[in-house]
Formats: sequence, C-alpha cells, structure tokens
Amino acid sequence: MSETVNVRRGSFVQSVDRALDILESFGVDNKELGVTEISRILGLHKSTVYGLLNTMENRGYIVQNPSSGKYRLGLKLFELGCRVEKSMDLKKITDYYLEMLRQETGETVHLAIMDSQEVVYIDKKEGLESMRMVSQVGKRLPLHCSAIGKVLFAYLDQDRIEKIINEKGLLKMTAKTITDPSLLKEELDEIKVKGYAIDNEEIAEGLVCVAAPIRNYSNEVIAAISVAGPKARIDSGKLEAVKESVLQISQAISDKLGYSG
Amino acid sequence: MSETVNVRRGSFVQSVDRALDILESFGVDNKELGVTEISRILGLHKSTVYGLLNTMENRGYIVQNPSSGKYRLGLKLFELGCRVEKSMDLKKITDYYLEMLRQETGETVHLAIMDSQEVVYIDKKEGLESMRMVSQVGKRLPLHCSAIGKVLFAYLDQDRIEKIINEKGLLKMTAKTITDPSLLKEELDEIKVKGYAIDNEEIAEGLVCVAAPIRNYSNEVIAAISVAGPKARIDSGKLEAVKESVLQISQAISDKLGYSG
DNA sequence: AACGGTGTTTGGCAATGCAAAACAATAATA
DNA sequence: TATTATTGTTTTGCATTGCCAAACACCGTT
Repeated sequence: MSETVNVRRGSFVQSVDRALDILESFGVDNKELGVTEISRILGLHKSTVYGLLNTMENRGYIVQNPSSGKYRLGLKLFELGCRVEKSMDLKKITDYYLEMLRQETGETVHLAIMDSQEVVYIDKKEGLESMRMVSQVGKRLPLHCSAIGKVLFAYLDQDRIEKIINEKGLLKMTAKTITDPSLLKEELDEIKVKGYAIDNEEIAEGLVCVAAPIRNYSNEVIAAISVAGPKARIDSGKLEAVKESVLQISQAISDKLGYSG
Repeated sequence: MSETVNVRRGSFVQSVDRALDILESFGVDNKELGVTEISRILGLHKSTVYGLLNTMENRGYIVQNPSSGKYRLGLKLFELGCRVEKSMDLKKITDYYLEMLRQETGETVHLAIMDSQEVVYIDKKEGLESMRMVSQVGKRLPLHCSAIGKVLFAYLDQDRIEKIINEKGLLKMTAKTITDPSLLKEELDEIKVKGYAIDNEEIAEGLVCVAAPIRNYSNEVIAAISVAGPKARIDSGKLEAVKESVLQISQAISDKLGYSG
C-alpha cells in the first residue's frame, strides 16, 4: 500500500486527524475492532485511542458491542453518508438511464466519479444473469485499472495525469493490468480519441468492462458509466453491442446535463 | 430543539467533538457553509473552525467549492456510510419483501431501526402512484410521532420508554401528534396487543402510515416496516388491506430471521 | 476609495490532549 | 482451579497542541 503523505496545508488538528484514522481502520473485512487492536494498527497509545473512540461513541459514530467490548462504525455515519448522497443529484438524473442500460445489456452497470485521485462508485444496478459482477457502492479504486477509471483518468490535464501516476503508482492487480506509465498514457490518449474505454481483465481475471464519459453543460467530464460482465459472455460477439449501448446512454445522460458536443 | 446534554463518560476529546459538530451542521437544507457561518452556528472562533475544517478537508470528509470558497460534506463520508450500510445485512434480507409490499399496496414502504433513542430510516421504496410520500433514507425522527417509530417504541422496556419520554420530550408535529405522556403509553400498550401501529396524521398533515415490527431469532424487535400514503387514498377502504399486507410481510421477514412466534 | 464581507495566516498562552502506569475484569492457559 | 495473558477502563501529570485573538489578503459592493 503506497501511503500518500499528505502535505499539511494550513492549520492542522492532530486529534481530529487521528479520529479519522480510527474511522478508516474499520474496513469491510474487519467490521469489529478493539481498542488495543486499533492502537496497534495506528501505532498510537491505547489510552489515546480510547479517548478518541469514546468521544465518537458518545456521538453515535462508533458503537460498542456490549458483549465483546469491541467497537464498530455507528449509524451516524450512515446518516451523514446519505446526506452527501442526497446532494448528488447526478444519481437521480442517471437512475432512469442506468436502468435502461442494464435492461439493454443484461449486465451490471455502474456510475462513478473521481474524488481525490481515485474512482468512487456512486451507484450500481446489478445484472440480470445469475452469474454477474458483484461490486459495492461507495468503494474506492485506483484510476488506472478499470474501464470507468481509465475514462475519468483520460480526460484530465496531462500534468495531472503525470502527477497522479507519480504519486499513486500503478499497482498490478492482474497479469493484464497496465503498469507501464508510457503504455498507460498511450491508452489514455486512445480512449480520448475513441470516446470509450475497455477493461480487459485488468482489475480482475475474467472480468471485462466497457465505460464512457458523462459530460455536463460546460463540456467537462464529471462522471462515467460502465457495463461489467464475465469475459466469456461479453467477448462472444456481445462486446460491440454493449459498446454501442454504453455510448448511446452516456450521450443521453450528457445531453440531459446540457452537454453540447 | 431540545438539546440533549450528553453526560460525558470517560475521557473526552474536545476537538474531535467539535469536528463532529461541524459535520452535523451541514444539513439537508444548507448544503454549503462558510467558515464564518459555521463559527456563528456553533459559537466557536473562526480560526478554530478553520483548523478543524482544514483537517477534514485534507482527508476528503469536507470539500471546498473553489469558486465560492464555501465548504460541503465530502465523499469520504459517503464511503464510510456505505461501509456501515454494508454491515447491515438486514437490508439485503428485507429487500425482496419490501418490494413485494410496495407492489401489493402501491404506496411508499419503509424499513427503519432504532438508534440512540431515535428512528433511523434504513431503506425505502417509493410508491407507484404519482402522488406519493417522499422521505429520505438516513433521516432521523423522534420515536413518538410515526407509525414505525411507535412500533419500535412500544416494544421497549417500560423504564426505557419512561426515560426517553423524559429526556426527549414529545414534540408536537401536527395537531394530531400525541404529546401527552400517559396517552402515548396507553397507545404503546395497545400497539403491543394489536401487533401493529397506525399513524393518523401525527407527523404530517394528510399522511397516514401503518407499521409492524420485525423480530429476530431471539424474539426481539429489531426493526419495523411501514406503508405510508395520503390519507384520502388510504382511508377509503384501503386501510384494512394495507394493514393485512404489512402484518403478513413483517411476519414473513421475521420468519426469515428465525423468529418463532 | 472606503467599506464590509469573505477565507486564511500568524503568534503565544494555557488549556487540553496524550502517554505511562495502575486497575478491573475477562479469556486462555496450565 | 490457580495462573497467566490480554482485554477495556481510569487516573495522573507534563508538555504538546489546540485555540483564541488579531492581523492579513482578497473580493464585491457601496
């Protein structure tokens, strides 16, 4: 894991920063953590963690399991998360089109945006087939290893692309992940020309995705949509049709947002 | 607004507590706030707020609008919110049944649980009619003024009921809100006997709801579901059918959770 | 050009957060 | 069952750190 060292700009409050560290140490795999456990993970003293944890528990951001004494994330975070979501009217606008895209392709469809140099999945609708891609809303991924990520990556300024590659690196996820900076930059250029991106098992083996950008009234790329499915099913002649659907729907959403391309 | 003064137990970190105050000051109505604005709301010094805000911005919990200079909640909160949600497998289990309940009744259906003496809406599915109740997932409400809240309220211990009434009070939302403690307690008793609750314009005028409890394997009430719609439509003979549907579905979900009533 | 309003930076005092150690209560060991 | 290890929790005191105040820089309005 390449820890990006934040350059602290302006005044900085240590205890708050640590509190956020604590919140983030609760992953999807480790839902419940103890005081000592967290203190080990973060390299902080037990009593320090306890104080922070206690403060957040009093506010409902953390809850303690009475029987085990361990802690987990509280519903207050769910509440705030929903407030953020609510302010994203993008989700409302795209909902209808995403459903259409799912119906057309039968596969899992996604809506994602970029946030602090990463892809964040905002919405998804699962495919109709029994074997389908299962992903999760709210998840973050690096930009370089998915169709949706590469689309968002491609439309950035050249120096930002450079900067992100340098800072984040290009983590190898599968044998086919593009880990060479110059190859990636070629790929991104090509994506801009074609107007869509394909992920051919670059993030997970057997998974193929097609993604296209969403533009707004000022012609900026503000989000992207994708269709994801098993290689076997997509590759067998379906790819072209999926590509057309993705392009058509992304265009429709962009139109709705006032894009005039 | 009756501010519940938290009795600070154990060690307490002031700056973290204040940081959470800041997060919560971003409501659904005021999505964007400035430093000065927040400092006024919370009664803190401008530079104090700035430092806290800055710390959270560096971590993606707050984002600044570059043009206006104002702040709003960041996507990191959405991400954490999703992690909490993910740990709630209750939502997954009920999804199918909620959809069924919506189809049967044609009205907006809800799933909610209790958290720190309040109702939290975990999931909803909007009604099929053009005029329908619009609510929001993640929202918190007091326990006494909705069908779903009263159900969750009813199955608590007598002393907890007493405690919550004393601490939170019974805020009047409409002319029909039950604000008399002894009347409410009678109502709660009745709900336990009948096994369902009705909200007859107690939270909003023209809104009628029917709710029933969800029980788990140890026969505890862990959640509740409800159907909500306009009084005109529900009252006109439909109430009985809605009530039956709610009871039937809540029973089905409870069965799924291992309830043996 | 002066004003009122932002967000931001700086400096210095002391309040506050934090580490160390002791405590209590449970779980795992023999 | 006695013993050890490991948990969450409380207390204490030192100095780090957070916070207030005031000044700064910027913008839009008057």
